[in-house]
Amino acid sequence: MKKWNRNNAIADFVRSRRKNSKLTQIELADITGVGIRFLRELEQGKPNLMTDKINQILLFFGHTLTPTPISDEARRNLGK
Amino acid sequence: MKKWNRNNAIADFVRSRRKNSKLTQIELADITGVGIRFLRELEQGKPNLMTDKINQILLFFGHTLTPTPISDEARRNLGK
DNA sequence: ATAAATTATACCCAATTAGGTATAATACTC
DNA sequence: GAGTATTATACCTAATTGGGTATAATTTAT
Repeated sequence: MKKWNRNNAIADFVRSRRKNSKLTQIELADITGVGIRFLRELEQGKPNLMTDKINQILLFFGHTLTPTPISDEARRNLGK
Repeated sequence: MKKWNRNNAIADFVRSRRKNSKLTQIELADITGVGIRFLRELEQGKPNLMTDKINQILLFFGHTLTPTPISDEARRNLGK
């Protein structure tokens, strides 16, 4: 199995937003309608996820999955 | 089955980049190592796709999948 | 308009996901 | 440090994906 990466853009984003909102994983999962296990695997950095489910969560934070230049992505990671 | 959306950010991005590069679907699929059927479904706007596969393709264009504010996304769509 | 190339749709299958739940580990709070 | 809440890991199953290929439809070029 491919190795997980807890610090990928999506995992980081959801984890930090969730904490800012003072929500537990279970609460966020319930609110967004995804399974608790899915949210956990996402935050853990599982490599292969369904875009639809991810967007279900991102939508709650007013975001969505889009292609981004890698340079931007790298830049974004410098500040952490 | 959920309805497809040919004009979502990802489908549009890949389709237009591919054409700019003067590649056929088969060629791009071969180059990026994904199945031809996957690339077709992506460009057709299938709602549920594996992030890993998508990134495999985006990488070729120097991009990657990240959470983006919906407002930005909407803005982006105005110019087309 | 005709021929060739590209793209779209349909069929099958093996492999993997998401789901729930139970249990272990970790992080907080007092 | 004890007790509680939260998060992480493991097991099992149904449903869906991605893959290839064949065929139909559409687009492009001559």
